[in-house]
Amino acid sequence: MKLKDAREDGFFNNSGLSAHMEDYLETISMLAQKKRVVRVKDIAKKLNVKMPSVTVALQKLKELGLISYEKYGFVELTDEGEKIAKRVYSRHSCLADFFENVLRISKVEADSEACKVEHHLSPQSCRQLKRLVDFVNSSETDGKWKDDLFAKMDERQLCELKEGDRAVIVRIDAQGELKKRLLELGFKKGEQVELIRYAPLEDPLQVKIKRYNVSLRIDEAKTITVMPVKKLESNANR
Amino acid sequence: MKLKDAREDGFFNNSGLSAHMEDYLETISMLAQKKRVVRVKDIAKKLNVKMPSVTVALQKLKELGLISYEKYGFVELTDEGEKIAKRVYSRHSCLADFFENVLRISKVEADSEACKVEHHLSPQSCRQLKRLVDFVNSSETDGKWKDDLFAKMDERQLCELKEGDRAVIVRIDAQGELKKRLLELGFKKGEQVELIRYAPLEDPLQVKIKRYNVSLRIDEAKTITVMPVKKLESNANR
DNA sequence: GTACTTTCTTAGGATAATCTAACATAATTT
DNA sequence: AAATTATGTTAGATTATCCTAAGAAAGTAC
Ligand SMILES: [Mn+2]
Ligand SMILES: [Mn+2]
Ligand SMILES: [Mn+2]
Ligand SMILES: [Mn+2]
Repeated sequence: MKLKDAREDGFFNNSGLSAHMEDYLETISMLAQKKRVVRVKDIAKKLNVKMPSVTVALQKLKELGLISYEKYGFVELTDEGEKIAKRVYSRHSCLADFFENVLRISKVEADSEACKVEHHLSPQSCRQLKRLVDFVNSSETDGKWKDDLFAKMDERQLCELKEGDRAVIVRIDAQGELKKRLLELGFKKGEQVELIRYAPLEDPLQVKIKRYNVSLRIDEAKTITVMPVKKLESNANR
Repeated sequence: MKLKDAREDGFFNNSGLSAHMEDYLETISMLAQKKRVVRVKDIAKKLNVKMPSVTVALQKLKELGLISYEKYGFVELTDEGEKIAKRVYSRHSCLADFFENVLRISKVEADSEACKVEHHLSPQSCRQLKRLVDFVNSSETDGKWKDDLFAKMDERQLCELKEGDRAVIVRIDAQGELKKRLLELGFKKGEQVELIRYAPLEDPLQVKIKRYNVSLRIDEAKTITVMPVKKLESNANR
């Protein structure tokens, strides 16, 4: 099946390529920017596959006229290949920006999520996502709403923390008996907690509050909303 | 490879299932809510595949203990299967909500995008997405920013319109010669335009302005920002 | 310029997902 | 109850992607 057919049949992505092929192109493009030459080995490493898989993929991409490449030679994108790679990468950046600066998850995770989703987003969604990110990033529309948004986005349930994370309690949604018990244990707005450890099946979890170690079930921890405290990097190695 | 292995190896989605298998489960769950019994034929229709593909998938899902099903019999989700289906559907709803009410694309497209992306989103991203949608939907944080956001999200470049769409000009970013020419043709802020037709390759496009038909290249149309006018449904059939 | 090391390809085999064609069962009609 | 229609299954093939093992080419060391 040729590129054009695939595109029309709607089996594949906007580029007419499968997600995997898009990733190969994207990777080649990125490596080409960093290194003098693009090697099979490097592509394999980046994409976490073995070299024979890369060879096969390269043969297919050459067949499609997206790269130029001879046996045992180096890899170069053709103009068409470069164009597609750039399109994929632009979707990637847009999504990564969104995950990092709007959804406010860590850069590393933002990047990984972006690279998974980038193959499944229509051009229209992508444009709209750009508009949203622009809106949030632009400071012309400043005002309290952005602080409100970030405050909201940075909130977590206690059970979303990772081991070692510290956070300040923002709100407790528990009712009745449970609320009373949590208060007795010292959980209240403004108090700092540290997540010590999850049990093997993630339940229960151990948290430190006011120097005491307390064990909570996930359902209980879910009722506690916290605001993580950024770890001081400078303190990390003492 | 068993479910648990797959999950640990990180090959598949949170559920440990492939995107396709998740869609089968999701579909079965939805059909079960609407119909008395779930039929191979209906699953096939919904997922746009042939019946033998469904049969094979069902055999696999049964093997995994996610559905109960006998040859020529009806399909029912097991508890475990239902749990996964619900998780997939919850991701779907969250995403659809986001695409529709934050990115502001049509309900149909929002749904289709959601069903593509739902398989590739980590639980964390999903939670954050929910927070964002909540923030935008909640009216407690009212104020002008939301109007600003929607105004921004509803803007389009002239060349993003579909044939037949009408819109009001918001802004023209063209410079120099082009700007002069566009002004001469009657393009200015507040004026209404209608997109008549795209040429076969989408370029050029024909727009109507002040009763004249004008032909613009895509690059030119890109400089014109417009706000689409909702078509009056009641007028549609005269 | 031979020997060793690294890089790359080929060959052969696996898995997942799909299809068409042919056959089997179930449901409905006559 | 036989014939017809609708629904479902099996068999066999195809495509995409990946892997391991083995061998070939290129690069480096001495
Ligand atoms: Mn990717
Ligand atoms: Mn990417
Ligand atoms: Mn889906
Ligand atoms: Mn879905």
